[in-house]
Amino acid sequence: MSRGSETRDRIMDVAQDAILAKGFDATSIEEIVANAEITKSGFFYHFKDKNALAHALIERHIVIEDEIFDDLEARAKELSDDPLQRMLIGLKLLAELLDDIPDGHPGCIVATAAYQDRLFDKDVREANLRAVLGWRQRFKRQFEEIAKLYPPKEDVDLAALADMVSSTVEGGLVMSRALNNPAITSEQVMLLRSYVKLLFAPRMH
Amino acid sequence: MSRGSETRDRIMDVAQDAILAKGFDATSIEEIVANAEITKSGFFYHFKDKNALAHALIERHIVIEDEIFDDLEARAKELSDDPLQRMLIGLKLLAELLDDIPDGHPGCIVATAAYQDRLFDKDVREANLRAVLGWRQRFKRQFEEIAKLYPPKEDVDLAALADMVSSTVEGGLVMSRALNNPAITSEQVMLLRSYVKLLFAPRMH
DNA sequence: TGTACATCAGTGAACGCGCGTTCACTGATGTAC
DNA sequence: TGTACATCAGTGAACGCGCGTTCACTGATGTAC
Repeated sequence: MSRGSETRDRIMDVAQDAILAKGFDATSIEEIVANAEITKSGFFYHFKDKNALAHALIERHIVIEDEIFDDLEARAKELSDDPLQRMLIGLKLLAELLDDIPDGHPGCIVATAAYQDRLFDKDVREANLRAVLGWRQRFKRQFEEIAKLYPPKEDVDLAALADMVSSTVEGGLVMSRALNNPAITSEQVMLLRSYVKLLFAPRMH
Repeated sequence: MSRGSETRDRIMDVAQDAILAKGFDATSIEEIVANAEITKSGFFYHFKDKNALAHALIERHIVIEDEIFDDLEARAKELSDDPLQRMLIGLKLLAELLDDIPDGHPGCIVATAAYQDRLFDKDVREANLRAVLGWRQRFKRQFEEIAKLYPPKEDVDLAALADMVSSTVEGGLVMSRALNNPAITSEQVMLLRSYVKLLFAPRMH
């Protein structure tokens, strides 16, 4: 990695921390460059303007999340051939992952962008939409595989169920921040897991 | 209602709209007073500073939400004596209520405050915590009544389940904003309802 | 009922500070011939 | 291998604008005697 892209990453790390704690507008370039230890003009060498920073943060978030979920799926695949079992394992692994972050998960940049969308240009809003639609697609595919083998006990829309995964994490993050309790998010993921189990798992007589 | 508190309410309405769309810091007092049709100094007659506005918005939100949920509980109580049925009716009514808002629910001020907490003083953060703890208490009481009659099929913590109601709405609001689709939140509430049903309702053989 | 004073609900002008952005410049590294 | 030029990754100073907040003031309404 070149010297330049190291600096760029450092700017983004520092910016993301501040944005998740205070919001986008309240995070000044001045404070970002102070923490990233460069000058203001250095910031503008890497980003055309402040909106470009938001855009870059969301694009990076998409890549990182995809890697995380790919990894969880791969690990679940090693442990079971059954799509329902894989989903239940994947959700457990996700809960563990959320619990293993010291000081708790800092929050989701997509949620921040969603709640501040009038601040951003079309590019940023589209990137945010793509992020959420990507997650929907991923989980919908998995639920379709499950539903083929295990007819759900309630009539549910599988796209809505796929959204429930993201929604549970996003809601959990809001709650964990409001309650100042990092454990909340994984708790909510485990409740989602319980629902998936009750919805698809065959009844034991 | 006196002339003064009408103006105060108008300031808060206008401010809340803007804050939910752009965040707290990006919403200037200048813009608030322009839309509320008073002068800047008029704003400072009603609110000591900008933080006091945030505090007032959260306190008002708590009162309004409590009224809404009291009303939903009362309507459900008229329709059934069974606590599980009442919860299922209540969640259905909540979904309908969310669907009936033209242009969709604008979002939750508690979520905004949670994601911008470094901006606010202790008063505001405490008010936000109280809001969320209030919801937990309300729903926990209802789930305890249900669990007394219907043993849950999975081992769940009833406080976490109570949080799931708020978490589902908060997550749904984030998703509906990101997807620009107002229907998402009620969909998620209906999935929560499906979970509650599977978790508590006795099996039909 | 009249008068004096207090409170309510604001107005208007001014303040200083910090913000995002621009611009001319620079030293170090990379590339072509 | 040496030289010329280009690109990379920044620096430093300056800009004008908008922000939150303060302050002295004011007209309308309410209250005490």
